[in-house]
Amino acid sequence: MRKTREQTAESKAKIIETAARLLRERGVEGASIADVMAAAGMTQGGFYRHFSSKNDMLAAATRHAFGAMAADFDRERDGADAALQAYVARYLSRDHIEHPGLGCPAAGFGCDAGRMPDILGGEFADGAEQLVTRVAAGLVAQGMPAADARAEAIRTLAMLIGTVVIARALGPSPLQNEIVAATQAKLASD
Amino acid sequence: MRKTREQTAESKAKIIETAARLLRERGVEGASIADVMAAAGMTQGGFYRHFSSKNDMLAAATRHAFGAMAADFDRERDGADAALQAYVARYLSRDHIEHPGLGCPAAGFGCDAGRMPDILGGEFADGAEQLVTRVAAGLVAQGMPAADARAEAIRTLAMLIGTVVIARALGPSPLQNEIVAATQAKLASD
DNA sequence: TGTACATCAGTGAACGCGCGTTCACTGATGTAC
DNA sequence: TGTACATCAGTGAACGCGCGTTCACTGATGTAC
Repeated sequence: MRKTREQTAESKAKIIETAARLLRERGVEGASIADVMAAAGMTQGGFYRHFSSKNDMLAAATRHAFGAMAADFDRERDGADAALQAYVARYLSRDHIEHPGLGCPAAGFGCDAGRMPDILGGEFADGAEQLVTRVAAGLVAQGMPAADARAEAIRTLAMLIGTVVIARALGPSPLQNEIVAATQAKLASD
Repeated sequence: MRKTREQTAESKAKIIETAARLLRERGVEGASIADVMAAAGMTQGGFYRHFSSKNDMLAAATRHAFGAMAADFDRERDGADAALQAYVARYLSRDHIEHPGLGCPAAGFGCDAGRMPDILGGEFADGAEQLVTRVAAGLVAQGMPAADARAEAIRTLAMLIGTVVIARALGPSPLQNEIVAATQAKLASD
């Protein structure tokens, strides 16, 4: 049953990717080891060949999720301005609100993470820093003075996260539409 | 063992108040029926004299938590402007970030609520509406045109919620301070 | 290069535990007369 | 107002279940010579 080193690395990557999705869809408690392993095509017994504990997996999955968000940002090739506009549009899209699995980790399980800052705080710090830097670069490309960009980037990200958290909690409704539209009106016109 | 009608109502209110606190501190899965009942001074067996299910209790606790937030807002007697300023200051305070138990339900368990919109969506809609109305009144009192106030109130609330969600996920750190300061710089100067 | 053996990724079953929920019971309250 | 009885708030134990974690085992891979 032993696998090659390459296969082992692929297994671990598959588990992390699956965990990152289930974590955003179901939260920390909803992403059980058995569910993650089954969705990754394995049984739960093998889990501890890759991770020392569930918390260890949560940290790796959080890092992966933030990295994927930043990579999405960098995929835009038409400059920082276009990248920011695309990011905002995607963030506030119906697809992102209704399908958290590949979306923003902060909106997906930020509240859960707030209850275990010792486990996930470092990953959230690294991930937030990546996003703040990219959003700030987009704002500068839109003409904002560099001295103001970083604080404005933080406020932009906070507004996006808060908007999606409330929108998901409300579920489909006129108020949900109104809330998303209010944020779109501000951030899509900047 | 039977209690008077008044005592029964007091028991139920005590359970709801306790549940609302534990829910904000520990999230939906962390606020177990046994824990809530014990913290309310009872044993778990009596729970179903007051609620048909845990979800029933979660809805009541969510309603209570939003109601308490709105009541805090209304407690300010120096006008809508002062009430909004006090609300923002309290929302972004270290006390609120570090002690979610009596704080904002959206920041406390909004992510959890997003996974059960059928159960809590209505309560979040009612609660959000109460807060939007109050913040919008504050903005009008600060001189904002009434036509703009409601959308701006939504954005203000979203930014506050997002800021506190990230701040809690980060834990005490320079980046946490920077993020709270960025939002304070915007909302405290309005 | 070939061989013998140690390593270890993954399986499947088991563990103790806490969860939401149910239930028989107690005894004070509320009600019918 | 007094009495007899039904109601029901709360207790404490039990239930089946899923959780994170552990473990004996399998057999292909990696390594030492």
